[in-house]
Amino acid sequence: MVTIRDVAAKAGVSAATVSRIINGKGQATPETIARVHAVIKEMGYKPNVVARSLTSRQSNTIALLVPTISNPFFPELARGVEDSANSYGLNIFLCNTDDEREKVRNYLISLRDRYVDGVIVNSLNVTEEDLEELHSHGIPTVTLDRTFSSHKFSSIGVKHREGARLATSHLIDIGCKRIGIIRGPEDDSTAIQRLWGYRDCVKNFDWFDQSWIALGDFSVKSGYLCMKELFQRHPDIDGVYAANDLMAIGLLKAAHEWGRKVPDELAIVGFDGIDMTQYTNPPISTVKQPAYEMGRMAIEELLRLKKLDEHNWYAKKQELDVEFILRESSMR
Amino acid sequence: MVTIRDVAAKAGVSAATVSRIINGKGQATPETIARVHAVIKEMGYKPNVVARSLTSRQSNTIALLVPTISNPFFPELARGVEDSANSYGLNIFLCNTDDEREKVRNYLISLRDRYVDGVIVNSLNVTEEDLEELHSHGIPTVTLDRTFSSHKFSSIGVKHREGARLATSHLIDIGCKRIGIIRGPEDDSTAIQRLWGYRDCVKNFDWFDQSWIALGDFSVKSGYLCMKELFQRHPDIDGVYAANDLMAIGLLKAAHEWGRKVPDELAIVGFDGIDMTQYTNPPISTVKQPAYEMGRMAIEELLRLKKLDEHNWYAKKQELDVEFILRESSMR
DNA sequence: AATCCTTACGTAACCGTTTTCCAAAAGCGT
DNA sequence: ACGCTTTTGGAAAACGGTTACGTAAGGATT
Repeated sequence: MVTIRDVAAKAGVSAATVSRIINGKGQATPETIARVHAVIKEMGYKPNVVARSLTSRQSNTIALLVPTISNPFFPELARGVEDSANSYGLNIFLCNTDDEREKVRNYLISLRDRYVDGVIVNSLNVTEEDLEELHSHGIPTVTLDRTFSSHKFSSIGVKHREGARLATSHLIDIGCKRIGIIRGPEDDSTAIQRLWGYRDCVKNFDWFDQSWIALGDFSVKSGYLCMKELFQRHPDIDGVYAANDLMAIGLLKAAHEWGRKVPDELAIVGFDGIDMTQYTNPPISTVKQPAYEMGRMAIEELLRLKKLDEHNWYAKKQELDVEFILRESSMR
Repeated sequence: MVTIRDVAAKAGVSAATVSRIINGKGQATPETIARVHAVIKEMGYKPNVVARSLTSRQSNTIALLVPTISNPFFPELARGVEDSANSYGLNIFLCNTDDEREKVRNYLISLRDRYVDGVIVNSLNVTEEDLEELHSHGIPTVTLDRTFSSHKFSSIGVKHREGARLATSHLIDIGCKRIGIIRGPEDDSTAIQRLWGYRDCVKNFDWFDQSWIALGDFSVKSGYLCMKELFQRHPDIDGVYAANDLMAIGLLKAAHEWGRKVPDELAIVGFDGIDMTQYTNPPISTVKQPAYEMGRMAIEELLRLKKLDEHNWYAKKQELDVEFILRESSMR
């Protein structure tokens, strides 16, 4: 391996000079610069990133924490992050947390130890203290779909509640009289907002009560099981809003097994806008989140913070619009 | 940050001694060991992983290259790798290559520079020279579903051809008279093997010729488009084997739009065994690959190589069985 | 000509480990 | 008590960079 000292020797300068030239710091005569660059090229020198990390406490890497890559929404998000990061020459560390506190902790520690340059968090079980801790080490963060009251943390979210309202009111508009919801986990703030959006639209109907709410966990299977539950409780149900697309897909299967025609006897709307919803039978109406765009923005925000001095960090809270996509599952 | 020297000072020994004790190398009196450990605990000392990497040329990290995490098969595989890696205290670096040579190259270089301890490759566009290069830097590799003739590289694969035969012969068994295939990309060896398996079963029928083969790219959309193509070419088609599940899902939609009843007028079988196939309407028969298990085995193999001296590396080529799963899409 | 500023670059310390080599201490046999 | 081997642990040099500081040379200013 060729080191900076090898280059220095061959170019007849000191290692410090080579370092400065590489990093464009301090001055040097045009001749020296040219000579050093020539030698670098000739010897095929490449700075050792690990050694660099040791002194600079940076790693050219940013981390993305997601709850699971098994839900296609997250890969889409990850691509946004990755493409954008690559365009800046940054590597990304994709971390699957399964929303388990233990895994989150481990990742966070390991990431800090590796001097990651920033962390994008889209995962439950990350506390304000965790972010605080990263900040105290000079590591900026951006949360996705998680906001903390503190003004210190940047976040990017979408209008979940509004999206849920779009979905639910659409069901009402097409004539559904009894609308259920398959909600997401209780400790998930996005799930809660999506539930609220639904509530906003149905709370004044006299048929509405808690029993129209089924508790899912965002998996296909839970959508399937919850739908069966709803059928049992309310044979007269004629519309369902699933708080994410995977559950909507499971739900579709349950409807089929239960012998309900979609959309005529049961209208369905999902949430997320994953690709698969176009290909189900029938295709599922959904509220599309700009996943890719969110990923892109997260990187931008991280870089904005990086440029600032740690003490001047001021958080930005951004909220993106969602888009309702009408498909057969709710066309009457 | 507390360093090894801080610990040394407080314990009244040298940094070298602390290092030796931590790593269990060389000897020390039980008292010294106990004292050092006590101080480590008291001060909350944790070795700096970056500094460690610099000297040891290791990083406690292994990388996994996959073509895309958007195909649910790969997340499943990734989980196997990750869970297993975690149980050994290893971090994993998940790399999305999109099967682009450029990205593969960049990742490989970046990974080598970061002293990854091993690389698991399940991606096209990785050449024998790439692996050779990693080996020359002491980095062991395991390929997944890619085998090179050289005996130097360990690999884990599944019996694609056999799986394709299972699928195709099943279609024949249930009475299909005209069976098409939606194959995968031409440069993908697994796609080729799966095609062969199909050919093995149909080549002797007099109806068979090239026109029963449609060229897909393993995406849902391509399954959809290819099926339309097949319908146009062969209105009498009554069975299709899709070389992966995503394409089978796309195909299902095409069948529906074309007004063909599945399975009665068109029987369908996929490949991979992704979860989603259980939830389509109808559920899709498939050939299940032990994705999780493959991931697990890849780590095991990597660790086996790590323990050996680089010069003693002898490759193992393992091939796992697939399992045919019968579902409604091909039940008559 | 003396003074001061700038520029260009070298020296050496540093980042936090590991590891090689070596010396002191301890154990052992006689 | 004396050599001889084995333990135990320290000093210092790696690993491959960055950077604070210093200095010599050259130019401008008075």
